[in-house]
Formats: sequence, C-alpha cells, structure tokens
Amino acid sequence: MPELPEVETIKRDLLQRLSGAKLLEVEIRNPDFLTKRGLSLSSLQDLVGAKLTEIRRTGKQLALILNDKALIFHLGLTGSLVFKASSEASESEFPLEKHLIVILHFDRGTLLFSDIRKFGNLKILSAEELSDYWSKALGPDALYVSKDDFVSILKRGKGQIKKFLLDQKVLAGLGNIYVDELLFRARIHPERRVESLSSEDLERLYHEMKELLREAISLRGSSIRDYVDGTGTPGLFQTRHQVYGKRGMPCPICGTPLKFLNLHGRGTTFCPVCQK
DNA sequence: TTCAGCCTGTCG
DNA sequence: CGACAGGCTGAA
Repeated sequence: MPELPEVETIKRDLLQRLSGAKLLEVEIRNPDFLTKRGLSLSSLQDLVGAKLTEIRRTGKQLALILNDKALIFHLGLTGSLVFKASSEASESEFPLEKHLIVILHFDRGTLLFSDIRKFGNLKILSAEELSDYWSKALGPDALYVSKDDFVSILKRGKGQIKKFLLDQKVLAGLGNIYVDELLFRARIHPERRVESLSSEDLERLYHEMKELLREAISLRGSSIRDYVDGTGTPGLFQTRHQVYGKRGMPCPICGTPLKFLNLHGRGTTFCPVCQK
C-alpha cells in the first residue's frame, strides 16, 4: 500500500489544495464497500456542508477533519486519494474511474477515493475521538518517534526484526518496501532477532529509518504499481530502491546476488553477505 | 502463530 | 492457467 512516505505525500498535496474548503456534496459510487465496513451511508452524507480544517496522519492512516468529524482513510494496498481542481479534466476520464468508491465534491474541486483491490478502509469518528483511536490502534509514528522511545520499544521487543517492524501496533508507518530497504541500509538480516540487537545496532537502525523516510518523502514516495500522489502523479523513490523487488540482482555494495525469502507471508529481499 | 480470506490486475 | 503484489483480520 501506500506506506508512510506515500501517505505523507498525499497529506501534503491535499492540505495545500483543500485547506479551508467546503464540502458541497458526497457522491457514493460503491455503497457495498462502505456498508461492508460498517460505515452508514447517511453518516457520510451528514458531512455535507462541513469545512475541511485540518489533515492528520499517523502511520499509513490519513484523517480529514471536517468540522467536528474525522473521516479516516486507510488506503490498503491500492487505495488512492486524488484531488482534481474544478478547472481540471472531469472524473469521467479519471483512470481509476472503474474503482471509485466515493467522490467528495468541494467548492474548489473534487477528491476521488478509489481502491482497485478493495483492501482499504474508511471510517468516521468524532474529531475528539481520533487521537484516542489512533493511540490504541497504532504505535508511535515512524517519522516522529524520538530516539529514546524507539530504542526502548526495540529493547522490549521479541522475535524477528522484520515482523516486528511491520507490526503497526509497535511502530506505525513502515510496510514491506521500507522495511526491506531499511534493513539493508542498517545491515541487519531480516530474520535477526530483536533481542540480539546491540545498542549500536538500534541507534543505526533509528538513524537509517529517519534518513530513509526523509529521502522517500522528498521524492514523493515509491510507485511500484498503482500508487499515485494527491494530484494523480506517480512518486520517484522507486528509482532509489536498493533491494526491494530486486531479487537475484547484484547487491549494490558487494555484488552478491540478492536473496529472496518468504517471511511470514511477505516477500523479503536482502543481501545475505552485507546483512547480519 | 500460522494462514486463509478479502479483491483485482499483471506477469510468466 | 497459477503465482504473486505497498496490508490486515480473525478463525483454526
């Protein structure tokens, strides 16, 4: 899915274009998607007339604050949120037309939520409930977590490092791409046990994580297949990937062919020589 | 703690 | 045609 850098990019795009905009109409294209997830169609319609005052993100989730409500998006593997200004082409020629779930018509243009594989989610809470909800469902955001918190979380951790870092309740935001890239940069084997990491390892992991996320956001995220930013444009960070999706290719450091394993159901690519 | 299941699309 | 893909859940 869109992982942290992709969702952060979308957040910035939408904030710039929609801050202060008024919601004029909610057009539901796929009611089944919503009702299956326990969202009543009327609760969505009730948002009409609200002003978008704020956009928040924790991990891979994004919340539009509309008056006293929070409309929370989780983009799954293939969800997208694309804004088209009133002056741009209409959604009839929108490439994801077939997969549209909801169209939010604002005074400044339309926000199109689509999801090819329908692994995404949409939820409405009161704006006050949002922080509580996120703090129960998610660990600290990987972009903002302090070094002290990160180290203490990892020191209390158990099991394989890859699985641990993918757990959103532990740390929110990393997914399969960024965990593979991070472990390569930090020279840590994906099957290494968290308990076995030294303080030095943890420090390195923390700094590499921040740097990786910073670079990925500056290149507007990774587009492997379907991801597009808040304007419908692909990201560029995939050109900087060192291991993800590169099984069998030479390690950029030592030239050894990159190894591929299936770990807890996720494809995992790494260098068997550089990563210990 | 695995693992199918949720979905659609693409690639070999 | 089967295998696989940025994720997560809940049932066995």
